[in-house]
Amino acid sequence: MNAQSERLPDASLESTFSHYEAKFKALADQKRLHILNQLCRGPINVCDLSEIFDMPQSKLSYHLKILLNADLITKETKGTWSYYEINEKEVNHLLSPELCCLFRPNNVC
Amino acid sequence: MNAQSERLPDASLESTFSHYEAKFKALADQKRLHILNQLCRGPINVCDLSEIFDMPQSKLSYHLKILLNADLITKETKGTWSYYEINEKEVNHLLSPELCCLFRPNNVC
DNA sequence: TTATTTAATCAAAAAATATTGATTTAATAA
DNA sequence: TTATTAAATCAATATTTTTTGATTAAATAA
Repeated sequence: MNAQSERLPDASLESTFSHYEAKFKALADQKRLHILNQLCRGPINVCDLSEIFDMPQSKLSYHLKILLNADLITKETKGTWSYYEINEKEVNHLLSPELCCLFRPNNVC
Repeated sequence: MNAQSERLPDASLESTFSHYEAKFKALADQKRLHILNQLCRGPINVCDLSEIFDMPQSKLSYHLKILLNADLITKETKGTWSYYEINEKEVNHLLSPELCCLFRPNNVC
């Protein structure tokens, strides 16, 4: 009997867990969940988000970067503006259908 | 037009996000994901986990408490031993079916 | 050109989490 | 009873994450 018959190879499990750690860390914050919820209403720039959430711009950029690095949102720059959008595919892959609904207010769930 | 026609009531959203923040915080750690994965092989006590992960007992108790508070696992005490188990229902409610598989190695996915 | 606007980045401080080793509590065994 | 074992808790430290306000860079407007 070898180790592999008892469990999956450790190296691959480690990298899988480290991958999801980053995703869950990005989700592990009220503000960022709120931002995600807002983002799924449609693309929006940092300025507008800053007004909606009454948050300094640097703070928003910080949190948006975390969501972006986790690939939970995407960014498209047009001129001086950067529009952020939810990455539905990634969110769907990660969360249960019930939970995904939190980030799809336009859909009936 | 009133505020409610534009979005869900804020108070309820806030408490929803704060609820999930706690869940995702518990998931946002490699060690805890690893522990969850181990737990879904069946109930296990702190001592055995300590050996498997080569981790001090106090550290494991700390992380188990976080998972327990997030209701992602359950605890049953028999004499001096405490057996921890995964809370499949809660995990299923939270995560996508693909992801849940990571925490159900006995099932074919 | 110069001014203005958007948004990223930076460094310092503050706050939250995690780790460590020791102590405590409670159950069991001798 | 005393000794042993399992596991929770504690206080101190270390580490990570978040916040703040200022600066920077890049695009546009005057």
